[in-house]
Amino acid sequence: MPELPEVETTRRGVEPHVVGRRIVELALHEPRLRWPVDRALPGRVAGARVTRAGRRAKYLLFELDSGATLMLHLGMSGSLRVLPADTPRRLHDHLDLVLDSGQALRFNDPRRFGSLHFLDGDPAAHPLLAKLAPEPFDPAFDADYLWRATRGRRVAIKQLVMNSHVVVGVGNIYASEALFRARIRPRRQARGLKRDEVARLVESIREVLAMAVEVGGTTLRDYVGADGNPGYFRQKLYVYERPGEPCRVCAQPVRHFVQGQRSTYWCAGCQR
DNA sequence: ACGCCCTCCTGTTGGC
DNA sequence: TGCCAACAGGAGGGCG
Repeated sequence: MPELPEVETTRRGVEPHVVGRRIVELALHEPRLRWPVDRALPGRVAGARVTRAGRRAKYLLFELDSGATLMLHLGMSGSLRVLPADTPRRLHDHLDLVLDSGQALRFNDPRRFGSLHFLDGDPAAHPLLAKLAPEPFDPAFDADYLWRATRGRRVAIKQLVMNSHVVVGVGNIYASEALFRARIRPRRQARGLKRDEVARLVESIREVLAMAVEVGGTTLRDYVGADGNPGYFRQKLYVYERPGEPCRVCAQPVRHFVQGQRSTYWCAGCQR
């Protein structure tokens, strides 16, 4: 999926087109997403004005003047584009948020792992959001915090940083990339990390996510931003999806293995 | 609480 | 060429 940089790029891309606009209609073509979309949802949002386009973890949050919030997750293969509302639908276009500007936010998601929820009341109280860890750019996510979060944990550090109860927004690409930058082997037990390694990892996570946001995220297959353009961070990846290719730092071949049913990439020369 | 495994779904790729 | 297994950016849920 879209990880934090891709979701944030999408948020920034749609924001100027959606904030201040009234929702003419939510056309739901395919309610069978990660969770079945409430059939009554379109009726609840029609006519409302969008006051804010926010993000929490990998969820997009469209706040409405009714006080409610429309929550969209892009899943593994989803994208959200701004298009003229009369643009012909393509395969896997599941919903259109039609705006009074004549444009629409169109959600496309081949694998249908995305989701759409209507939140009445405080979004932070929703079960899917309530237990989420701090954002990586939140000052609360610092070396002290990750130090405490790693103590006593036998799980591999790569799996730990992908755990949304530890920190949000870090998915499979950026977990490998952050560990490379922090010079830490992905299979290390979290509890075995030294204090300075934990501090490096916090900085690496922040750095790699920030750099990816700057260039519109990473496009491997499906992902495009709100304008339909891919993200360009793929060119900056050190290890992800580069098995056997020379490490950009030490020239040793990049290694690959499967960890918790997810591909992990790393460099034996650079990472300890 | 923790760690591991499975699941949802479609599309693409690589091996035989 | 066809067939089939493996794998793909997420993450909730169930189990021991």
